[in-house]
Amino acid sequence: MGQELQELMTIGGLAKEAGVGVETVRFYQRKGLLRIPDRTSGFRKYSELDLRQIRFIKRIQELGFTLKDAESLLEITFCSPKTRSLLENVCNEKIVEIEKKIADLNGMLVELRQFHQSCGCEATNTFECSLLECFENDWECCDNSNRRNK
Amino acid sequence: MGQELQELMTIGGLAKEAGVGVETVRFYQRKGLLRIPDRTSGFRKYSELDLRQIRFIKRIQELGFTLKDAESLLEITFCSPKTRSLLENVCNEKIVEIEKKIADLNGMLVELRQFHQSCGCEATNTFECSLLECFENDWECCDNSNRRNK
DNA sequence: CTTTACTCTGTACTTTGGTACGGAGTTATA
DNA sequence: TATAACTCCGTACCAAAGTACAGAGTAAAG
Repeated sequence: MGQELQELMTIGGLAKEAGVGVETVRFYQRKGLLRIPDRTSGFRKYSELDLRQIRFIKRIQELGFTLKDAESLLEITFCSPKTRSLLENVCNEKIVEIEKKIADLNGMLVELRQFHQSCGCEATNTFECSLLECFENDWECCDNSNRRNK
Repeated sequence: MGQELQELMTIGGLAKEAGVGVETVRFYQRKGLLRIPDRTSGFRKYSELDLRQIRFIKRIQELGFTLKDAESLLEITFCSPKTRSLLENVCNEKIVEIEKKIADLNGMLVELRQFHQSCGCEATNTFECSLLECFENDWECCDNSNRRNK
């Protein structure tokens, strides 16, 4: 697999290809997320592997992982029977975490829609009501006027 | 509505009731999220309203909003015919934002489950595969052995 | 050979949401 | 009245994930 003729990139080229800033590449290197690159003269020279790795990191980040997570995933490097349970744990934790986030957001949507109906454009009442009261009464402060005798 | 006999809290009492730290209360005040409190002697005196407001902020935060969001909601304070269109905008923006977040998170879940199946505990292959390759092949590097002739 | 564009290093700064600390003043309880 | 417990203020610090900058060196194009 002729890797010898592979053309190496400078940090600027790599950054451009990966869609990140030059400083970000250096930052990842400081953090140990990228290997220490070879240097021709004083300049860092990066290979296709580094590019793939940055893309991996960015994707992993998009999936809601932190750089620390990315690091531990990159440390695994291979999924083999040996590392499988490790990978499984990382995955399961993230899945639970994301499911919880989704549930929370769905709860908020319900509340917001309620609020929108009661206090937003669809409300027909002409009196004022306090947002705090709305919040404390499950966003139903406006319509139930009969509740208002203290 | 006898508000005169209301007992006022010191910052420590308020913090305890609200389940936050004293420093957090001062921080919120600096940020303009709590009104400047009255003072007896040199000490801040807080009312029930401040407590309700902190609870509102914490709830709003739990639901994925920032302090800045909380601030803009608190600025509205009342929903009346006058502020209704304003409120409606805030609501609509938030609803769209949350719907997008949920969609993103669902996308992540799909990918994570795929990854979990291919490389996690449910994978049955015994050979090693590179995580980077998994990633680049939509997490399907392990099972499709026929794709492996370079 | 000069100019422009890039790269090097190290350090400092950014944002968000707080926490911690030092040294002073105050208030409540024994 | 002494002592503990609280409060005051300003400032510094934390993590995460970068971004910016100064002052120097280098490389490639005209």
